[in-house]
Amino acid sequence: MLSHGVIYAPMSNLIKNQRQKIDGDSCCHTGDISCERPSHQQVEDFLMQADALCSKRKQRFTDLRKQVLSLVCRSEQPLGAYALLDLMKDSGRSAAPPTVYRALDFLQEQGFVHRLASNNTYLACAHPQHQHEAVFLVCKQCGITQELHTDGIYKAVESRAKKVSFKVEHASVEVVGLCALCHKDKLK
Amino acid sequence: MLSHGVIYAPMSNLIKNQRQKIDGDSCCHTGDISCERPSHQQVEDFLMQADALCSKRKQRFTDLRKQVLSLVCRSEQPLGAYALLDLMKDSGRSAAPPTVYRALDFLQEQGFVHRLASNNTYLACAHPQHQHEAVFLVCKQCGITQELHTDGIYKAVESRAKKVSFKVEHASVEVVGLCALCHKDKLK
DNA sequence: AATGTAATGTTATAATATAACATTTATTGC
DNA sequence: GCAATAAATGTTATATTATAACATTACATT
Repeated sequence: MLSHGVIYAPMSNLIKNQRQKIDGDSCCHTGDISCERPSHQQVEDFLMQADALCSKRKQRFTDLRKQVLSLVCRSEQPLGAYALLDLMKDSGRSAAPPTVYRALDFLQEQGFVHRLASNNTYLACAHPQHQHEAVFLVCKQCGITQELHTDGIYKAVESRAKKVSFKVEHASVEVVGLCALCHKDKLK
Repeated sequence: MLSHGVIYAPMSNLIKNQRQKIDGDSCCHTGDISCERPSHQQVEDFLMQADALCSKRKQRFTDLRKQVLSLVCRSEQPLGAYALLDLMKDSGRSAAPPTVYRALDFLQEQGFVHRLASNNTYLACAHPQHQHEAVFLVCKQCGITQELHTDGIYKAVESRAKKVSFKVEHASVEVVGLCALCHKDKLK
């Protein structure tokens, strides 16, 4: 479980293909590619993309929303709402819970962040260009969470749901376990 | 989202094959069968099974645990912890939160109940004989939740996790949408 | 600039969950 | 059976996550 503490993690992972065409139909993540958090130098690109998407959608990408998204992007681990509030306080803009929850709601609606129900945290979407489902691998040790994209799993879920006439709205697949590094550490 | 209110729902659904051999290897739910909550007249069987499993495992199936499991079984919808507390109060045994959370923890460890992270509720396992993963179809309208068993989805998840050397401990698949009945109602 | 709408601020509180320690109940070894 | 031990439950307080309700500010349109 994530601590409530402040995290300004170094950005070690790379997001692939952050500069895709906006709202396009094609995507590099058609099956087996794992998408991770953006590196520090790519956060700006991410924010610019979000900005462009908002313009296109006639949505307002306000300072508050931008700041929240920026903090979520820059965190190596998914952040809880109150961790986010602490980070905001640190960066000079203190806010009350409703403020950050509203910003997170907006960012989720726009597909810029995901919420993990298994640990009540929020993380940047690995590719906000498309609205689509993902599988999250949550390391219970270090908190690092990978977002995988795999049509296969969702097709299987949908096909099973169809058999019982269930109309799927949102499918959440959250896998808790140990990431490669933490697992390796355990074996030492 | 489930209300905090008290629910003594009529038991309309049937669980198939509730009287299986205990801790056996075979199972009727090998692929396509959907498992629903037990009907009222089968709750007793369910409790007896749990009792037998606890004996076998040298675990104590205390009155408290039995009562909590009974309430969870008898509810048509998954119950929140505080709804459960209300039900306990109604049935004469009032308790504080830690009491019910501890009982729920135990019941989860034994595989008798599942927790749904998407709405913080608990529901009886459709077949406690085996420890295995499930897919939950949660109707956002009526709250009814179906537990499906499908090796395919989990194998897909595991295979994808393996590719990034992630060691899976628990995979939660929760699908929110509309059940067949509520969907039908909408169309009217 | 006046008006309406969307976003944010603010206060209070609801809903979910656990820590810490006291007491009771069961189990074990004698 | 009985003391010692362990397990379960009771109890109090509080932590954590999230939202309701209403006030204020910022923006957009005319």
